Amino acid sequence: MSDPASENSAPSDFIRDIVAEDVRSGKYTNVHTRFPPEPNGYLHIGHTKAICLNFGIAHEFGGICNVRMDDTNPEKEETEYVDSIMADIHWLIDGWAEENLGLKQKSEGGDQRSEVRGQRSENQAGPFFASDYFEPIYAFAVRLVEKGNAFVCDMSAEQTDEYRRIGKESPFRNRTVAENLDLLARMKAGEFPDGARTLRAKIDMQAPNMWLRDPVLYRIRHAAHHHTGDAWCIYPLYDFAHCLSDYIEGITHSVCTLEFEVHRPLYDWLLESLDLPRPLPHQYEFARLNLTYTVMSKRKLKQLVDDELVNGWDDPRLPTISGMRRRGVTASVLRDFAYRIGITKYPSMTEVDALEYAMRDEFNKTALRRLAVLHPVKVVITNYPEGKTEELEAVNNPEDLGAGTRKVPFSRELYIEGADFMETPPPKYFRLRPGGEVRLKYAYIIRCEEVIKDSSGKVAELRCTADLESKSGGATSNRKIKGTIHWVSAAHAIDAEVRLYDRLFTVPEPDSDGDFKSFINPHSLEVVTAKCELSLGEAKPELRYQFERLGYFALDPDSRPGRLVFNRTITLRDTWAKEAKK
RNA sequence: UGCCUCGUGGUGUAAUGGUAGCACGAGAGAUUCUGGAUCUCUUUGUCAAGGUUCGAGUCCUUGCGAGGCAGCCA
Repeated sequence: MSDPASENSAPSDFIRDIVAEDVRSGKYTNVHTRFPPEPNGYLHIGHTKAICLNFGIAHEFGGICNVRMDDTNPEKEETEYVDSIMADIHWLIDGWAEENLGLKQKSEGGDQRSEVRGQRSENQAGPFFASDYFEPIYAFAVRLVEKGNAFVCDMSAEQTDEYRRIGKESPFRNRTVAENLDLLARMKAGEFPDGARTLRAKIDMQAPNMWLRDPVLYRIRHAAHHHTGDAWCIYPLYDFAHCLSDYIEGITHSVCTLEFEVHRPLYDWLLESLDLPRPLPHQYEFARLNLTYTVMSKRKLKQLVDDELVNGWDDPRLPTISGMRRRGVTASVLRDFAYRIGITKYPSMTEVDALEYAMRDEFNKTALRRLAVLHPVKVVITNYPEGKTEELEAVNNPEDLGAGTRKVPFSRELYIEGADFMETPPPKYFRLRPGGEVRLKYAYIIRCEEVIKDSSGKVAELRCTADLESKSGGATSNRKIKGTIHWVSAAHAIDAEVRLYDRLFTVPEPDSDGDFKSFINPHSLEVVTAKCELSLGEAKPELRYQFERLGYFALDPDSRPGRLVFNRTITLRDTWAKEAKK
């Protein structure tokens, strides 16, 4: 497999090239990355790309990747999201890079920077939080003011915007250091209402880069924070908190997505202006993942969840990590996919086929083959004795003979797939038809002798005869028969609820124009009661199953003893569907 | 509009001044007790125009196109 975990296929891209050069030149003695989600939603497959990049770099260069909640906006962040994010990350890196995971130590005290540098220990409690650094970040703000590099501004948000647009300096820009220090302290003490004042960097109101036009560093928000509670009423903004959090944790390579590119000069300016001991972290940007037939923004995903167009954040139709996990996608598939798509600065649109290929590629090698009929049609073998049962041998995985064999029961009455019989088939259809022959996998060749319909004209039962010498291994078993179909013995079948998932949207780019919700695929979920071979009664949630000729399936958490629920993770490639369309 | 970044087959990528390659998709065939898998073959590309060079996808200039930013969001 081309899982990045198998070292001989370590990926290469411009960011890894930079890291390799930095290591070679001795710019850094260690490699330390970070994955900094904001806990305001669930992680999705786009985050998978970032996680695999940051952990991949740490893994390949013998470094650490810290997980840090980027929680500087108390109004949007919740503890529920912290928990889901951590669960998703652990699941994704398990068996691959957990030894590179940097978590916060339990022990308190000591020098914050060295403690926080992410050495592995048994004392690890959980993720880092940017909000854990509010105290040192505030101290840095004071230092910036003392150096004359920041000032307290009394303008409104609207005024600030307007002045930045036209490049005009704030009238409060030249307050004395003493006055700024006093006002900042009083901001922190809660003397002013929300929005009354801000702390701003003093850079250059004429700068062509807007982010250098005296950007806001702190705002006043009398709001409870999910992690720090009521300890603060001023909160640092992303630009101020992020570079300092990176610095505090000893991050070397701070990798983020393209939209932060224009922020990089500010990132560098802040660290430089604080005159910090070297080495400093550096920021690099790559293009986020876009996938066809889905939406990726947290806002849109949340809308689908809130409007109940899907069943929660872990709905298997969603591109969330939890949704894909529930659907049956494995972490190794996601990692493999992340490796295949590469890392560039070009904002590309990846076809979902690449993801589906990664699934089929892995499941073909690992999934146990089973017989299950999704849309059953009754078949009676008229020349097969009533009451007789044979145990036929079936291979568990032709791609992995080590997976062994199993017995499947055969008897006079069977179910076959509705789609495997047609009264008046199109050309090149080589399944069952009136008077035609087909092979039952692992069993006999049968001929359809009679079609029995119900009052509505629907096929109710097929009466067939079997070539009793044609059993697999038998005298006439080598006869050339074009079609082989799957089946289940009616008397031995067990029922299962099977959820057949399809793409959530009908168009490749649902959020390109118009309302993305109008493109929702009305057939994205079909629930059927399937007839399954007996051995599926012992299905295990950690295993993947190929229902032969149909697709790959995984047990849903809704399963209970005696009540099986399967999700279709992905169909098999279906060249007949393509042919039939012609 | 300003600033930043990016343009390699249908899609995702590689080539670090020296034969434009890989994967996905698409098409054709072989094989098959899964119309799966496997195997073989085919198709299509350096945004444009100049320049530097023995030689340019790569370096320079200009143009065109696309994306991002212009929150007291991240």
